[in-house]
Amino acid sequence: MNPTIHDVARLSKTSKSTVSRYLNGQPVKKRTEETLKAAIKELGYHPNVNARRLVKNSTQTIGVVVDDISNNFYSGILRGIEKVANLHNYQCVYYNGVSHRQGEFGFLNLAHERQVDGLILISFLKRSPELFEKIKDLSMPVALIGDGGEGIRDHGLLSVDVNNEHGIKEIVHYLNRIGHKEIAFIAGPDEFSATSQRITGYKKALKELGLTLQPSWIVPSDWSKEGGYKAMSELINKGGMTAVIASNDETAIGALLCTHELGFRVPKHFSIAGFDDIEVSSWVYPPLTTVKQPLYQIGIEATEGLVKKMKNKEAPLQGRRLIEPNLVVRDSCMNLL
Amino acid sequence: MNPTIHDVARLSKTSKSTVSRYLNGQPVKKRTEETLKAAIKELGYHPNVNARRLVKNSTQTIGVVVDDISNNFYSGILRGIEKVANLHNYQCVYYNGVSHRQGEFGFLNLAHERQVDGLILISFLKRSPELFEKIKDLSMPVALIGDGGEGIRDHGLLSVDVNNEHGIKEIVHYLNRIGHKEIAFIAGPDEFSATSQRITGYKKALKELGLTLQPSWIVPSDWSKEGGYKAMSELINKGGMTAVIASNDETAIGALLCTHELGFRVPKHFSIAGFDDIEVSSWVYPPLTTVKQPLYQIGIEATEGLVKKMKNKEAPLQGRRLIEPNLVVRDSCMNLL
DNA sequence: ACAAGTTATGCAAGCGCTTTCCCGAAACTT
DNA sequence: AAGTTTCGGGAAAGCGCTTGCATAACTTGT
Repeated sequence: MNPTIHDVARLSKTSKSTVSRYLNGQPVKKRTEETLKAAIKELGYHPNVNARRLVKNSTQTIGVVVDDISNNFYSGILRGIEKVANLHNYQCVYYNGVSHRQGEFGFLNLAHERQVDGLILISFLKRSPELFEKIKDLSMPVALIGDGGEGIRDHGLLSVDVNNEHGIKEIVHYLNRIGHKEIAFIAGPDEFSATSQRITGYKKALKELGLTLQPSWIVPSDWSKEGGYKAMSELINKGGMTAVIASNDETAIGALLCTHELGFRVPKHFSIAGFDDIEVSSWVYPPLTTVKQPLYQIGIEATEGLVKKMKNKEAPLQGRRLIEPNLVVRDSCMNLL
Repeated sequence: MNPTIHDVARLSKTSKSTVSRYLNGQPVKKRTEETLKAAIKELGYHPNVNARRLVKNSTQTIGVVVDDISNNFYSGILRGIEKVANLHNYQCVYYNGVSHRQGEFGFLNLAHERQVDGLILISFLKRSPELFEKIKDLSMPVALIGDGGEGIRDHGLLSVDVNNEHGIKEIVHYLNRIGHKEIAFIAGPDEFSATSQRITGYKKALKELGLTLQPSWIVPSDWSKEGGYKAMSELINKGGMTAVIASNDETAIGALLCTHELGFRVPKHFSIAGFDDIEVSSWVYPPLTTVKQPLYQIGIEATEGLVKKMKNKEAPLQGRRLIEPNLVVRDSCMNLL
């Protein structure tokens, strides 16, 4: 059996309370401190986490809900979360399920059965209002990653997302700086909040630059390589553009493929840019100019906010935090000047 | 405050003991069962995990030690582990650190400070004998993923790995079936146990097929794309082979790149095969013929073994388990017949 | 040197559950 | 119907820790 606090007290001829207080950083006499330290070392004592958690009424656990845990895209975020959680002596428990769809609230188990101290919900889909109700009922600190929905402020939650609008703007501006005026856009699926934000960014940037918006140059797609392929072939049929921005890298890679198969060259005939900066973006030919999503950073910030709230229930920090993505210039866009 | 077992007892006019027994599946009278069920429902009662864990003296936690948690290669394994762990109501806590190097035993914290019930060590590097000593001292169920080292059997551990030797044999045989007789091999770095196993598979397969082994056709590399590029250019200089097997997909993709850049075509001038079946293998041109590592399955099996041991300390299951990888034929190898 | 103030320490209760022990009720036996 | 066995349920102890309260041990000021 492992030594208990009682053993330490006996060996050091003090009491359990003193040992406990010493372990929790409360002041003790120099002499007692030394005796205690010696006793703890001799016994190889480590406080029992279960006992401690029982009295403190906390599991030291953060519940993390991910739409699709097998999607590698999320792993950067998860690493960020783990990092901060561990730093503050929390552990994470993952729940793989949809946190957005109507009536899909299986993740509430984490709160009731696992009794987590706080929750991080990751989903880039638009969230239902019902979700916010459920969250409020939990009366537990919750951080949202991805779409914060409308009710962030009203509901007193923390939400972290990437600044999609700004990210796309950066690419458009960059393309324009290197001489492009005819820029098309391959959008993502409607259910994602990022989709409309990125479209907005695209439109606003065109306006800022005084370029005319061709509605037919915004073609919807589905984040997939195949979708990108199809969208690109449509665009090539329409013709007229010198550059194409895809809503994510996978789509961009599909577009790349299509372009090549139709006998065109990138960036000679078409400049193509992506969004996300996934690992393979630098592997394809030509290496993709894209916008890096600071996923790790997003995970970090959400968790830091959550932890602060968990440690101090009165903490005020809330609201929407937008992380700035940054442009990664590689070789898939040609300088026309 | 949340309802406690005491509240349930009072509301149902029974005692804490009865409630507890009912919750733990022990027999109760039909009538009591109904009263209890009703009371539990009415109160929305959920047993407090901390209290339960305290008396059971178990954290219901598995410690998972990964060499490099940011390496996406591991995520399949981790998903398998999480899956089984959750199924059995365990949660995982990750430790990102080297579990192999001399003197690097930071992961022991998991055992002492976090008080995990069991440990899974993931590393494909060769393990030091010292590691096995440390593990034995823990007197805690431990499963190894990757190199099991020598002492598996002596130390009574469970070890799960992929059958590297067999995987490479399969490719060689496949290549031979489609007419290849001159097959070169790009090996991985020495520190990995898989490296020697794969080389062995390569050599044995050649022997089985009566092909002559050209020592200079085994060129060492470092798992990286750049390494693959370099190795391939060496091989092309030497010349004479019709096919090249790379020790992993990333290397194979580097080799692919090199081949193209030197003006050759795959699979026309060289057939190239990989190992792992990472996501991008099907994205490159031509899609890579490779051997799929059943990472998810590896995670599953290791965890199942561990859980069995944790639930029943007397469980005998131990030893080395080898999971069979399987050939994935795509377009990077040409049929010469 | 002594009262008053300050700080360190010990005692005991209690966190919410499981489990042993024992008793009373029900189910069997004859 | 009385005696024997079986079994469900209650009381209480205990898991290892924290913490409020009371007391003991030091400081400090005069």
